[in-house]
Amino acid sequence: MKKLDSSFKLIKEKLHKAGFKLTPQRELTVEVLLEKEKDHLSAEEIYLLVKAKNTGIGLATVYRTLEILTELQIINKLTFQDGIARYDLNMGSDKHQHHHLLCLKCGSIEEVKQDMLFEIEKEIERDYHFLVKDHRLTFHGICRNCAEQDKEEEGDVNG
Amino acid sequence: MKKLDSSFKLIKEKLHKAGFKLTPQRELTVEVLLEKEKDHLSAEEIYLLVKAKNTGIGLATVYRTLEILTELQIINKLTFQDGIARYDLNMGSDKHQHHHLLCLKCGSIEEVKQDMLFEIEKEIERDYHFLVKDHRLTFHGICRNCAEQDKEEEGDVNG
DNA sequence: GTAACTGCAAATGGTTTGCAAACCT
DNA sequence: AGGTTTGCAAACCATTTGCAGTTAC
Repeated sequence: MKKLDSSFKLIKEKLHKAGFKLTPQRELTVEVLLEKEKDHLSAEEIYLLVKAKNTGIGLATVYRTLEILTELQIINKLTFQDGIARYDLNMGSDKHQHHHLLCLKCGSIEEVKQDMLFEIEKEIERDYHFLVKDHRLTFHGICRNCAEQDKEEEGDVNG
Repeated sequence: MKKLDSSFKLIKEKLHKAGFKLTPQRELTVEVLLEKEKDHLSAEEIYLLVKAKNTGIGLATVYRTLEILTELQIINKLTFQDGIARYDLNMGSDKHQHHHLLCLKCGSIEEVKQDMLFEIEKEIERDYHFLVKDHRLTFHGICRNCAEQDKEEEGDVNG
């Protein structure tokens, strides 16, 4: 809980400094985001999780909170191919976005922490005269789990 | 027009082979996509352009046509951060997606033809046991035009 | 001739907005 | 106390769907 606590404090400070009030709804939303850091939740999912914490909250409030948090760069708003916005804590590196692995079978989203794009960004800046501020990189493919399952199924068919 | 003609023929063949009828609406939609190859049009924009060709067409038909073309991998459906689907001809390389440069000022979308990600994909497959099929890479930043405009404006202020 | 296709209008689903009541500070 | 925030319901907007009439093959 140590790490969560300090992140929590940091985020609350950021909100406060930017002149926003610390309402229970906002605190709970941040809490959920911290608890499910790896899950790339949609607004709806966050809404349900906050509600499950025995507190009433409106979906609109969740959207409004997420908008604020995005503005303050506390979270990133991501849109994968289904067009639904998903949110992603932006702790630590205020710099560039990490990458994502989107499984075409089960829809899971895994994170790739390394950046890997420094060289390519330099190329882009040089060759296209485009000043890179950030990037979004998603690989589409088959995750480890699904690949293993596929193998098992093949086995079933043949055996 | 030579290149467009042959692309057009190729696409019509693909449709035909897959058992789809060649209706005027579909032909015109493909025509628009070929003419505006660089523009990353939305469904609505395609709809308006087809209608402008003096033919009536329904928005639903455009969507349905785009769905078919996406299925047949003739076009790619792309979703940038605004959540609106945009479409992109997939001529030549049925392989991996090229990259995009999205300008944060003017919203323009430029293409990067080179792939640049072979090495990184290999790393991903090795380190994450994730079988990469495709990727989406978008750089967010300031395009050449906007950067130049910014400089001019600075000049105005100071002079 | 007939299954596929079209166009309209209505439905859907994620997101936004208006407004009166409730709440931080 | 006063501006901010909330929650509901209605509005919005891109996209999808149902269905009766039309068309490509």
